[in-house]
Amino acid sequence: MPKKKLAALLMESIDSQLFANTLIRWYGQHKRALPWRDTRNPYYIWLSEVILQQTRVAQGLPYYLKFTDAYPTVQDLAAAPEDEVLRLWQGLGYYSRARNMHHTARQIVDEYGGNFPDTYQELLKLRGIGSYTAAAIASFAFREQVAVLDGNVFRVLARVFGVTDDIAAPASRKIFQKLADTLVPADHPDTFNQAIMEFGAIQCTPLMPDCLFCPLQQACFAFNHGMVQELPVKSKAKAHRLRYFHYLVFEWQGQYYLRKRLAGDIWQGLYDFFLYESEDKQLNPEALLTELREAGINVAPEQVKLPHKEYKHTLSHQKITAKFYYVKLGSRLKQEIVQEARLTLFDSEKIDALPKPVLISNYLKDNNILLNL
DNA sequence: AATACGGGGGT
DNA sequence: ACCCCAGTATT
Repeated sequence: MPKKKLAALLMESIDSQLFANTLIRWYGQHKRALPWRDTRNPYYIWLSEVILQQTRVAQGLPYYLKFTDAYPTVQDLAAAPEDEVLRLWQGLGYYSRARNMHHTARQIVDEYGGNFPDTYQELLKLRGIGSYTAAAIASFAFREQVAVLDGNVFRVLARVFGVTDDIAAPASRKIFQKLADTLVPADHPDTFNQAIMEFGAIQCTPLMPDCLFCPLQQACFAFNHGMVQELPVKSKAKAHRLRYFHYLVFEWQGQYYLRKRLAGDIWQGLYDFFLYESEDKQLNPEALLTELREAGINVAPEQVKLPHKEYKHTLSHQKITAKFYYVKLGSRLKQEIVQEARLTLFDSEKIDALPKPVLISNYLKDNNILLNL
């Protein structure tokens, strides 16, 4: 959709003032009571927005409560060790959000004297704060007139104004941003932004939008052209990569060897077990023992308890099949092995406190290695 | 411009 | 099985 059509789009469907007023009125009647809406404290708003990146309100809410309880101020968050922050984040996914948030908390304390930057442009410079989050904080906490652009806004705008550009294509962003910028009112940018997102989340939903009782029905391009199911246009994502994980769970006198995952792969900063990854789904236990021996670890076949189930774990771009081989050791692993594989021995109380992928948590829970999750 | 990055819930 | 979710950083 060429940019020059922007004015025409507005003329054809609905006046920008009426659009904003309609959404704001709808919001006053339908908004959910959420804790981060009761504050203009940029720290709490930031926390909520980072948690809600690619995350539904229902899933993120308990995490928001945990974080505000554990870290009531940005100074508290900055002072916390990274493992503790990741442990609180455990289960939310996209763990770089937690690492970036922690980094930025420290930067705000160290370089900004504990005061949040208060403009869109300044916020944008911080790690983990992109265009959406910068606009959200700037408008909610500081009433700056900037439009938020998230999945909800894309959908609402595409339908109401009949924008057919692929919302998955970065180039389309300019079209939507310009349209949103013309719509956000100077007097209530915060309420408008909240309203349009809430409207997308509750009324103009992806699959079964409630067009029958929609206050924008008359103006809506998609409704008037029978294109509600067709809009927004979004190209499909690439297929998943299949991966096969073989975890060696080394146990010695009730303690277990785990290691912290490095950068360059999934789950950076989280803890899991000694991992052998194979290209094939099938891995002969003999071959596994051979691999171990080549890694310098000599395990007798009778020490290994073979996995009785497969764990399937789906990530956004990968599908993991994992097997856990339980190895009861008669003595500690050799120091050179421990160093080479970066393994550390933990008792189950320590393991509980470590941040772990959900896959690992599930295994630990199934095998009663952890009492709580 | 394309890709990686989690996990849960709805249909 | 597929889609979506108050996106961001990196290549």
